[in-house]
Amino acid sequence: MSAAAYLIGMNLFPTSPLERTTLSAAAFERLISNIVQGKWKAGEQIPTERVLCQQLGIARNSLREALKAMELLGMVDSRVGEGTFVCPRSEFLSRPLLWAFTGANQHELKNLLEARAMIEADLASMAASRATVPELRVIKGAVSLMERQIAAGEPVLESDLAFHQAVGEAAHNEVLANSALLLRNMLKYWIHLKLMAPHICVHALERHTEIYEAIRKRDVHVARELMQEHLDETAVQITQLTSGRSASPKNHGKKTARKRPPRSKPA
Amino acid sequence: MSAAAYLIGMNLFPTSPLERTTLSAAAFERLISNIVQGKWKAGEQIPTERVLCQQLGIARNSLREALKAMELLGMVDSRVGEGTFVCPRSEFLSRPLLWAFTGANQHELKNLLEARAMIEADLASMAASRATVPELRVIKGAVSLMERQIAAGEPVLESDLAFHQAVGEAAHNEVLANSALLLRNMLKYWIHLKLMAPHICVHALERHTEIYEAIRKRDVHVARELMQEHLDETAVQITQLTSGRSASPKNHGKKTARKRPPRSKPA
DNA sequence: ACGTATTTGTTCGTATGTATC
DNA sequence: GGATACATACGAACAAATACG
Repeated sequence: MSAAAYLIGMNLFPTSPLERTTLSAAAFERLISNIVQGKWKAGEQIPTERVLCQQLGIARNSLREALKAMELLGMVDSRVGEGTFVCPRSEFLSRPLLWAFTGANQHELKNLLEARAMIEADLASMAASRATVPELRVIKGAVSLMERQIAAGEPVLESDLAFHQAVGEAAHNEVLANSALLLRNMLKYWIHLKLMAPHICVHALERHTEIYEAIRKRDVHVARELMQEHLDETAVQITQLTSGRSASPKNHGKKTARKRPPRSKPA
Repeated sequence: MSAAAYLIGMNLFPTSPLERTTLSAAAFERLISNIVQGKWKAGEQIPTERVLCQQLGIARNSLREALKAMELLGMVDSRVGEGTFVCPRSEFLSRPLLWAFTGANQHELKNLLEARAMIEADLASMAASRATVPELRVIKGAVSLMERQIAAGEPVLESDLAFHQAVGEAAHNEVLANSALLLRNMLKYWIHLKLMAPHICVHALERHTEIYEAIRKRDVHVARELMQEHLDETAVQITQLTSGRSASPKNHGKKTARKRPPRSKPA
């Protein structure tokens, strides 16, 4: 069909109105179809920019516009000196939800906290009906770890987050679980602040234990209610914290575990 | 590095120097926040490329990569000789994902449908407790419009989506409402397919009416339950639809592609 | 440990087609 | 028609990060 001809640069035919888009848009669609059709699988490296633009018969700048859009969408990951690699599908399925959060600033902290409570309550109920035995063990492991850390007087932020993450994964819905993960990452700083108070830690641990029990007993309704209450409480605690101080956190947006460690850090 | 790390929590302050990642990713984030935060409204023209790249202190090609990504995602529309304009938010992500999902994959579609059902059920319950009288009127307006369109035999996709959007806005949580909007856009194609059957339209209208009534009566629980049921039904209808047909509404390119040149590959 | 080649990131200059007045 | 403003597109070049021998 004429998309190929068009991309090659042959304008022999009066361009059909359907295909008369920009070169980068056409390239974008072609590149995507390579992934969707399974020619380029997750984790694989795709041809280099110079090869690709030669194959498509377009300039490198035009190709890069398409490639950059795919990277922003979370479909591929480009690394200088290495190449461009296809991301797992779950990455770009949930990435767009991130744009719903980008507009949120500290003025919308309340909305973020509420959104987190809602989504994690959903996840808890789903986990109650779907968690496998190994997944239950992981959840319980996070609870136990937090217990030990409190006893030892260690910081509990990571085990707190690990609990919620384990529940999310047990819900077997990557889109929602990733959304919750992103929200937690955005709220990490405030969650950290909240957990500074020891009595709050203990209370959170109690809640986690109750939630775990509800999930283990497959009690969908109670699991949801408990998670909702727990995170509503958390929201109240955090808003109380911030009302006193002029919170202006730095960027604690951390990327979620890439296999590749950050090599060098520019100042 | 990918844009994820960046978008999370990095946009708290629109400081002048663009932070460290790729310049185009930084520009992308900055441009998006201009739209999401309402500085650039739908339909408006944004500054020209030359002005923008001067404001951001980057070259035109770098800016174009960001701008083009936004265009490919349906956030803005660039027209030669005229300028670049902001698209209505309902356009976000409604274009490219068509391509991404026509390649089947039931499992991921199921996750998206489920995520939508969960979040919109949350929104319905929130709307039941928070909707103002004018917002109730907007919801009812969407119901009435759908009713008239069915009677007239017109397509109902827009009024269907408008109903859900109105409920989302009445929930008074932008983060969740935007999430639902994005999910609906990603699923737009299938919602459209589903609504082709007349009896399904009528049934959907009945559901919408019930949901509206529950919200109007401030019945938080019933509103949630009804919305959940409605979207669970929708999910079933859509999965039935896709199981029967091998969706390929567009012609996917099938040009022969060369293998990339030999180069050692990571696992 | 070092140097070279490869690959993406970024910039500039320039030409072209289109829309508006 | 002419003038201006704008996006589209190409090509060349250098920088920076990484991989490979």
